[in-house]
Amino acid sequence: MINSACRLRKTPSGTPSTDEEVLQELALDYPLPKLLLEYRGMAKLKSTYTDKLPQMVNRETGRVHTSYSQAVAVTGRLASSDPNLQNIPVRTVEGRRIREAFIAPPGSRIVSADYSQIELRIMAHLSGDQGLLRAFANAEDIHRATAAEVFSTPLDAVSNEQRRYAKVINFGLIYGMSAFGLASQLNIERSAAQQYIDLYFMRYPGVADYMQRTRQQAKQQGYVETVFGRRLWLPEINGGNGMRRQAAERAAINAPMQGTAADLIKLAMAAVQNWIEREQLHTRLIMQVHDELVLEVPENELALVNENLPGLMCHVAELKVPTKLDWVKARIGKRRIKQTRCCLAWASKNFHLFAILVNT
DNA sequence: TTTAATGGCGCG
DNA sequence: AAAGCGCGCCATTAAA
Repeated sequence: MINSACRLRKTPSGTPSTDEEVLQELALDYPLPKLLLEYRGMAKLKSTYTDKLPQMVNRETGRVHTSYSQAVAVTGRLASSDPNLQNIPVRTVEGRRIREAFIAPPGSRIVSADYSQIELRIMAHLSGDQGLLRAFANAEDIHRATAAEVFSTPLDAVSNEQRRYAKVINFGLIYGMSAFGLASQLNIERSAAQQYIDLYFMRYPGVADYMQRTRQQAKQQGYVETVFGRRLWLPEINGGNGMRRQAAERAAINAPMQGTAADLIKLAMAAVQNWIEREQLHTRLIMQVHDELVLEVPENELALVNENLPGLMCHVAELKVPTKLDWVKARIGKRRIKQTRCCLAWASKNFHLFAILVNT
């Protein structure tokens, strides 16, 4: 079935890979891969969300309740399970229909607030790079600013493609991506990718220094730290297995940024909950999604929450850059909800409708 | 029936 | 040989 022309890549165990990237490529030449991708997408939504979530509605509360593990993720993040509510779909139109099933009870609204570009801000703080600090101090669109630097272009002359490139570079930096990774991500030559990386580090020398220092420190100490001092130990950073050592190096680059972000959101959770109790509000902090807090807010407390949440979340620590929220607002505003009980009683109906849609 | 490994994919 | 960090959960397959 999978002839040699279709075997674009192998999995670690040696079998032909059929992941999304491979299938997208094959879809250029054959009709089947596209269908398969569509099927997989729908099957994923159905099996993981529409079939499962309604089964997990608690009989007493009428809601789904997740569990958060505090000592699972090595970077200090929380991990959500049974069900995982930190991976509810949002990136596609079909997926967002799942998310729409999550609603507030009558008289309340869902409010969610997430930190804007938090890991890049932390990279600016940790590296102390002047260009990056200035961009954030000036509240610039950071990907646009990066594109302007890398492509030596005025800010307002940055093209969409240039911004897209810069965005991939920025994310790649956080994850310790190589020229090879950048090339495959942007579908360009590896030498071109290397040039972009070199150019980036010339424009942001503080970041280059920081990356270098971090690797070195990891090798000497055997661990890296967040801004608040939580450590990630890297036993394989000096090991003999090249592949694992390189993976450890990437983890060393990423952990201070992902981990500091995790520290900040935990401080924010405490700050927000303390404020709610101090003010004796009926607002509830109901979820955390890594850089985002989700609250259920009675309508008569909406103004107060919208007014105070940014300050509470953004002043848990003073970094070398300002922290900012992407947005704070009531979600699902238009939909008039006439329903008894709360949240997922109604939601399960939505899930059911969706399941039928998928089945047909 | 349960457990473990694998490939794949949802999110930040 | 792999090539981008951190998770949890699904279906499938094989083995206990």
